[in-house]
Amino acid sequence: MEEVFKKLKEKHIRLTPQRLAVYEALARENKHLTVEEIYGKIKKRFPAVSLATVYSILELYRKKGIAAEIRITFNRSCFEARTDSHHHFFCRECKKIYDVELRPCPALQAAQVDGHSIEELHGYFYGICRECR
Amino acid sequence: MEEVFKKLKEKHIRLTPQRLAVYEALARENKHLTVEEIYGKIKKRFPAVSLATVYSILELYRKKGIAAEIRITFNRSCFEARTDSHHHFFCRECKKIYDVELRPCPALQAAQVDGHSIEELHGYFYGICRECR
DNA sequence: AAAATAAACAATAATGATTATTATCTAAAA
DNA sequence: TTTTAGATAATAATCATTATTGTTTATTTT
Repeated sequence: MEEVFKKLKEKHIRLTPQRLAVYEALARENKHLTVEEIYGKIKKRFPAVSLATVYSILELYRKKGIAAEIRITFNRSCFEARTDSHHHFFCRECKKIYDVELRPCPALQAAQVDGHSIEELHGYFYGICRECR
Repeated sequence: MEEVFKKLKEKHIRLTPQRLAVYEALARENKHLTVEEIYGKIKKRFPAVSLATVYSILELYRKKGIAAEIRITFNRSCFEARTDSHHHFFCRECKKIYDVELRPCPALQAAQVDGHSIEELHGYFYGICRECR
């Protein structure tokens, strides 16, 4: 938490109430939330907040490495406060997203594949989760 | 090629000129094409074809396991004729998509992770390709 | 502290990919 | 041939995301 604010300060980014609220919404649950969900959570305390603002804050956080965007569902973005690299699982039954730690995932360590230099890796698993089967 | 038609026949799916054209567009290049690109290629021979038709044919093929959809770019779908499981690399510079064969990818073999049963896995790498650096 | 400047925000419109609808046409079945 | 179901074209609708614009708020300068 503290280091996030430090990071923002280093880059001369103002910590406004809206931005704080977005970050808290993400960090409190430590889950994958859609933009709409984040918007919903914030609106309780900041009725005047705009959806476009939430988008722009999330985009700012993404660029600064404070939040990560995942696209495991094809039709909308989710964001999470975790920034360390890991994979995800999507349950086709209950639609829940799980974090997946792939212990020895060679791809996560690798600096390149086929001569291409890797900056980022998204691993999306699809199936039925342990709760649903 | 032949086996694709067999597969369609088994499931009582008519092989229309439009459907044939979509399949050929995908198979000829063996690349990842956007819906728009496929539409463009087909339109030369079938000026009357509709974009909505291309969408519906691709959706049909996806469901039948004849084509695969990937969402490596966040804002639009790509389709490919390859149906065996493999990963992809997206070059942020030239925007090209490469196939990636991850020789020993434990995730591709695994039947489950954390107790969740896996039906499908998408691995998306992002970075700069060997041509661009 | 007041004025000037820059950044953040809200409201809203615009964009663009995808999906739904409906009428027409084609092909298979009776 | 008639009937029926499926496929297609044309087009409208949807919906997530992005762009725009005017206003407000905070920072910097004087």
